[in-house]
Amino acid sequence: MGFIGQHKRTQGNGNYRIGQVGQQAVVYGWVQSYRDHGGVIFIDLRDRTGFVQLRFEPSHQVEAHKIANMARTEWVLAARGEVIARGDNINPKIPTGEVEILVDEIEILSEALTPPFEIKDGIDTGETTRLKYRYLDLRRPELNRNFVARSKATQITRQYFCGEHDFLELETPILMKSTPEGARDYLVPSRVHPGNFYALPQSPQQFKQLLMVSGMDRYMQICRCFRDEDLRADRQPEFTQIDLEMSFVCAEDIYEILQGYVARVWREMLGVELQLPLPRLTYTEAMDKYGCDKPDLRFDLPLTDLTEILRGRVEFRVFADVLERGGIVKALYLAQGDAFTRKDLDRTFPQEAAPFGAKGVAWARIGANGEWSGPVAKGLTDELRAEVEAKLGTAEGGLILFLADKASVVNASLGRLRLVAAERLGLLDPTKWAFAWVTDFPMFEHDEAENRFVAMHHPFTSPRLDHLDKLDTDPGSVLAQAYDLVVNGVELGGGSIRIHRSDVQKKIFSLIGLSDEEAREKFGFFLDALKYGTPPHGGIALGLDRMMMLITGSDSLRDVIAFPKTQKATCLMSESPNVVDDKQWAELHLLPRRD
RNA sequence: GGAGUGGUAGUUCAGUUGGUUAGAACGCUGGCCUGUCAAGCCAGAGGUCGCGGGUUCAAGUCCCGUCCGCUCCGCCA
Repeated sequence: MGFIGQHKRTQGNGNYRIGQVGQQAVVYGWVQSYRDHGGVIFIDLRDRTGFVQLRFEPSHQVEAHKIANMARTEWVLAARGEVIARGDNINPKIPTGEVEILVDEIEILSEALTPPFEIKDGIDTGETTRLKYRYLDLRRPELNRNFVARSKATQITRQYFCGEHDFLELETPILMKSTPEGARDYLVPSRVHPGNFYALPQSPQQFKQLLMVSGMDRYMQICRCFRDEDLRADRQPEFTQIDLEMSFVCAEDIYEILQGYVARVWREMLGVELQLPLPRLTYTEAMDKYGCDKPDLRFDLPLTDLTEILRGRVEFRVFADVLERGGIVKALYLAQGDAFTRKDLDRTFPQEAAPFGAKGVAWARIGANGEWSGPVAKGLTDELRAEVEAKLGTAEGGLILFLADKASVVNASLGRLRLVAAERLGLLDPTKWAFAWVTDFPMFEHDEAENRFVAMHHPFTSPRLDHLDKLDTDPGSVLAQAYDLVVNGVELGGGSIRIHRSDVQKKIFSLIGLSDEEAREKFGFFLDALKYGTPPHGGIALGLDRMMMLITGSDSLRDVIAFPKTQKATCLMSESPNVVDDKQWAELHLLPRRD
């Protein structure tokens, strides 16, 4: 029986306090640092709760002192001794700084190679190295605390939904059927069925709806989802959703229960009280006013559409050309115009807008006596200037940014400039939480490449009931019972009231260009199920990873996923994906393609 | 698929107009040191300049290609 069998850990290393002086302590952990003074040796021993200073006195225990002398950074030790006060030598910078453990017995449990980077906060080691040694990076407190928080958040989630609101936590398959709509599937070849593939779930959408048909009433799952699309700082190929579905509900019921949930999470995780109900705005309002369907509402800075004022009346070529071609002109008015330099106008703004297709950013400064300067100044008549001023509410010192292009370019570009300006003006307050529901999304958007309608949310989303008639006459104008929950410019989740009638479901499939045959083949089981007594139902899915990003203040999803992928969807630590041997190819009835 | 940016000791970086033996800090190793906690002092080890090709008397440096990390666009129902 070794040390571990004989001595049970008394508490986490970071929890020792002055009140425990005189008690016996058993500690386990990693060597954070050692300081050998020739006589006395100090070792800071770390675990996930923090670290405590161990003291080794040659006059107290020769053997322990001798062993301590060998220990190095990141070795794993066990030690036993008495908690003693540090007297005059307290360290006010650490929670355990008033005490130390005078060690009677020590055991080396594991030696360690020198790590490629130091295990402490605030390192600037590149991500390549940190991802390769992810298990070491995770030892660092600032990363470690994200996962302690994540565990707490999932616990709150289960308690709220299953413990207090009658949800059942149910599991759905990971190996499922590939569907044509939406993101690219990750495929898994079947050994038993040559040429056939499973798909990993993009989300368990159909299964959770089928659970409603099954009478489960309220479903919750913290589930892994997979999408084979290119990555971003806030997008990983596998990610975790808090997936929910409820029977006999309308959108209001879902808003109600979800805002109760986020209020609970923000209160318990951050001590922040959210004001309920959460504000709402429609998709159209969001696009018009902020150029974006997930606006950051911590600040206002609205966009203003000048198309109607300018149409047919403006001679300024840049605007006139765009308007003739059916484009729009929008403006972003910045009252604090002097916060932005000529370099911003010539360089920063155009560079920020360019990726979204903007060919330029026109501007005008409002000087003394209301005089305009800048490229747009001469392009507008006195009359037009006055109308624009009235619409924007300009004043001396103001700056107007104009963007003229097709609507999608104007909204994306000016929406981006709104954020750039807000950042410059210090309006992105990290302690402020601007939640909102974005509602009334269009049912369809037109896919120009394929020249067809595609479901904007997904094809199981119910149209607004008062728009059912328009499915035949004007599908482009049909609004869906779909909603997103946004926070500070982040899409935290989205959902909808679903179609529970098989005839409506069939109609939607046909509108997005799925023939009856295809619909049968891909979703036949689902259409059949809808015919056996389907309760009206709806749901939502929240991105757990994104929520943790917000709560922990992380810049990247990688900081809240224990073992994340790189931008090329590889794991630098395990080196996946990898080639497999010929036998595996053969078993799966596959041949490598030779081009 | 596209744009940008980076890649030099274990780590973070410097490296001039192409020119001697590629430097610094931290870390690491050894020694000294009984109150440190970013310990201190002394000594030392440590390099495929991402990879491949080219130009040149000479390439970390210039050119071409390529790989990888990150950010963004497209994509992500």
